[in-house]
Amino acid sequence: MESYPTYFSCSSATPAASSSLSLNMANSHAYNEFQGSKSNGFLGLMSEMDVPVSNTNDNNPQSRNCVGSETDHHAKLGKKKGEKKVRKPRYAFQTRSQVDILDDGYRWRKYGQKAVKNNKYPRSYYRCTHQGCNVKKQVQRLTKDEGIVVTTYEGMHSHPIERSTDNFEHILSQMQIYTTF
DNA sequence: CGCGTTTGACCAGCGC
DNA sequence: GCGCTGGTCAAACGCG
Repeated sequence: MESYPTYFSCSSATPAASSSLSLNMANSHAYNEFQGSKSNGFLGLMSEMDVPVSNTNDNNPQSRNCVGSETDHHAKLGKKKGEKKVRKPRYAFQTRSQVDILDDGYRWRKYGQKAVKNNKYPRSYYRCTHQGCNVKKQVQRLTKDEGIVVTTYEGMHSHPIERSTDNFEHILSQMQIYTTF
């Protein structure tokens, strides 16, 4: 995939439904527009989803332009035989953080790390260790601004959070602040 | 000893 | 067809 654009030109009316701390924000459009990258907290939320959103809120045809990177990421989950290309929606958001690992309450096991092009920082691949839960996430730090960490979630958890989410609650609270603008 | 990380190899898709 | 790149696997290793 290419580098995510660092801006979004979408003014969605409804902020993220952050009432649920469990990252399972399936159909919540939490795009915010931050142009100057001067914000010092939560920076943006991107959502790549090809699944037909069965939400009546999503009848806005302009919502396609909201996704900064509609560019496909050719997720080939089924590298088996005739498996259909099941493409899970992915949710990427940027946070300004000193640490790469955002403690969102789930337990993650790192299964890979790759050096990505146009980026001097490697990208880390994590997988949820909960049994039967194959949620994945990627963590990547930007070269442009090494204070920004891009976290991409893929899939949805089907189990409760296992730990306290102090850090992530802080992030979510920042999300509310910046998305209501 | 169990669980998580590291790291090189491998594989598949895509562009030229 | 070939090379590049992203994503995953798995063995080795480290730590509590």
